[in-house]
Amino acid sequence: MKKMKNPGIKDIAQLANVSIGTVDRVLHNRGRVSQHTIQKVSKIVKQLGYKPNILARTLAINKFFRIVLLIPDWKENEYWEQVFKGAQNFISKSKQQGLDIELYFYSAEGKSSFEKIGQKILQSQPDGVIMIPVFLNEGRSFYEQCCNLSIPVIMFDTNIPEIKPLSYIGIDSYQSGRVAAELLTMTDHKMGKFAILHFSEELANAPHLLEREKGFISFLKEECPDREYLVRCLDNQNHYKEELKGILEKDNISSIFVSTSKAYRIGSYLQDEKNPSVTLIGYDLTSQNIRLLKRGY
Amino acid sequence: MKKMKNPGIKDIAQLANVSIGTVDRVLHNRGRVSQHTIQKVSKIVKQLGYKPNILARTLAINKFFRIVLLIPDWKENEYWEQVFKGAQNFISKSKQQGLDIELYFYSAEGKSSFEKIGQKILQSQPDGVIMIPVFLNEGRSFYEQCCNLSIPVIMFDTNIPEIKPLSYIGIDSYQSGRVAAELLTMTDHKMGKFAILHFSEELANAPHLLEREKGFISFLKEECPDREYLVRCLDNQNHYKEELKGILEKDNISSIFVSTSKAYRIGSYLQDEKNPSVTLIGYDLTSQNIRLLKRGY
DNA sequence: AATTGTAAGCGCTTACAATT
DNA sequence: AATTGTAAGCGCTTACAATT
Repeated sequence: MKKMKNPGIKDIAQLANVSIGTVDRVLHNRGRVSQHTIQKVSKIVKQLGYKPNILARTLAINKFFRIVLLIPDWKENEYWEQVFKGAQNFISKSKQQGLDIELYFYSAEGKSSFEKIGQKILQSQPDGVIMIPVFLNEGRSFYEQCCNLSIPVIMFDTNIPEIKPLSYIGIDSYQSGRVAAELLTMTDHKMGKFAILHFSEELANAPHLLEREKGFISFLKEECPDREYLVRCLDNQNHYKEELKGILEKDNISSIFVSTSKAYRIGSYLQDEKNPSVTLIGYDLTSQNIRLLKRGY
Repeated sequence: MKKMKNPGIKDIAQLANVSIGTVDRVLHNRGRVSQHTIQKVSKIVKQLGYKPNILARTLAINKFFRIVLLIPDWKENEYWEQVFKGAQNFISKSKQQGLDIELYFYSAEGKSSFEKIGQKILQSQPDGVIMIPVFLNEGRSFYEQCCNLSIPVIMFDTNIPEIKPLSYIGIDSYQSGRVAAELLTMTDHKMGKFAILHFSEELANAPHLLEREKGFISFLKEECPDREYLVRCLDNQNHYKEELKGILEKDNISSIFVSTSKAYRIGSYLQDEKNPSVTLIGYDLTSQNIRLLKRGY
C-alpha cells in the first residue's frame, strides 16, 4: 500500500494564508468571503489541481441523501420481480455510500396509482428520484414536477422520448425493435406478412412499447420496403386468443413480433394449434418464455 | 437529507463497557484481547448488526491500495485501444475510491514481454492485479504466482478456463461462439460448409479464441449435426489471402466465422473477388469492421 | 455588518501509554 | 507479559466565536 498525498484543504489554506474555514467557503460559494480572498484562494486551488476527497466529505456531512426508487409492483409480473430483486441488491450496496434508498411501488396496470404515489413522493421532498416510467403522460408530468422542485431524476429500464433526465439506464427500446426486425427478416424466408402485436390496455401511453414498434417498423421500411406488416393491440385478458385466430385466418402471417414479455402466450397458442410455421420473437427471459423455448418452440 | 444513525464502534464500546480500541481489536482479530472480552464484544456486535463504515475506514487507513492493471499494448490494435480508453476512465474514477491503479502494457504479439512485465509486477508487490490474459499458459502461470503471494486477481475481457479468479468481467467467449453459430445457421440456407477461421500465431495458447471456437462447434453439433465445417488458422500477415483462396476453391463454403476482430480482412477479400454470396460473422466494432459493414457487405 | 478563524465532530485506525 | 484505554489523525463540514 502507498501513502496518500493529495493536496487537501489544509494545504490550500496554508498557501493562501487563510483558515480552512475560509477555504471551505470559497470552495462551495458559501459567501461571507471578501472578493479579494476568493481570488487568492481560487488561484491556489487551480494551481494545486485540488480534488475534494469525497470520502471525507460524505463522512463529515453525516447525512444520507434520500433517494426515492419508484418501480412497478413486483407482484404483478415476473419481469418486475426481477427488477425488484436487482433493486434490493442496489439498496443494500447503497447504504455504504451515504445513500438512503426508499422503495415505492405503483401498479403498472393503472396509471392512477402512479399519480397518487408520485404526489406522496414529491411531498416528502427527496434529494433525488430514480424511476421506471411505464406511463408516458404521467411519467412526463411527474418528471416535470421534479424539475420544478429541482429534484434530479434518473430514468431506468424504460425511457420517455424527448426527455433528457440526469441519465437513463437501460436498453434502447427503439434499437431493440430494430434488432428484432433484423432477426425476423434473417430467419423468415416465407415472405408472408409481419404481425406486430401488443398487449396493453393503453398502448398510446406506453413509451417503451411504442419505441419498440417504431424501431421495428423503421428497420422494415429501410431494409424490406416491399414486405407488408400489420399492427394489432390484443386484449390483455383471455380474449386475445380469438383475436389472434382472426388475424391468422385473414392474413398470411409468417412472422410475429410481440412488443411485451407476453410472447409465450402467442407461442403456446400456436403450439396448441399445431401452427409452428410462424416465426415468433418477443422480450424478456421470464420463466414462462423460457418454458416455451425449452418445449422447443 | 436524513440524519445518519447506524450503530458504530462507539456504541459497541459503550454497551460492552470497553474502549473503542478494544472493539477495534476484536473486530479485526488483532490479538491482545482476553478471550472473555472477545466474547462480550462479539455478542454486542452481532446484536447490533454492526456494519463498518467503509468511508471512515478508508479515510482513516490513509493509504492507497496499489492495484496493477495489465493489458495489451493499445498501439497494437484498435480493439486494445478501446480497452485502454476505458482503463483510463476507470483509473481517474478510482483515485477517489482510495485506489492507486498502475497501468502496465505487454505486447499481445509475443508472450515474452508478458512474462517479463509479469515478473516486474510481482516484485513490486501490489495489493491486487487486474489483467487481460491473452496467453493461456503464461496467464495461468502468472495467476498462480499471484496466488502464492496471496495477491488477489481479477480477470478481464478474456478469461482462462478452469481458473476461478476473484472475479471475471467480460463476455462469455464460449457463449458468444454459440450465438455466432446460431446467427449463421439462421441466415445461411445454402447449406454449404462452415469455415471457422483464426488469425493467430499461437492459437493453442489463446484462450478466448479457443473458447469461441468451442462454443461455435458445440452449437453446430447440437443443432445442425449434419452440416460440415472446417477449421483453419490463417497467416497473420499478407499470406492469408492465398490460403483463403485455396479454401474457397477446394470446399463449398457458404458461411465463415472469424474468431478475431479481423473479419474485415476476409470481408474485403470477398468483396474484391465479387464473392458476396458467402455469409460472414466476426467480432468487435473496430473502425475497419465498421467500414466494411458501411460499404454494405 | 462584513469577514475571518477556531474547535468539534463524522467513524474509523494506530501508535503509545496505562493498567492489571 | 498480557490486556486495556487514550489521544491524535485521516480530510472534510459546521456552528460559533473572534476580528476587522
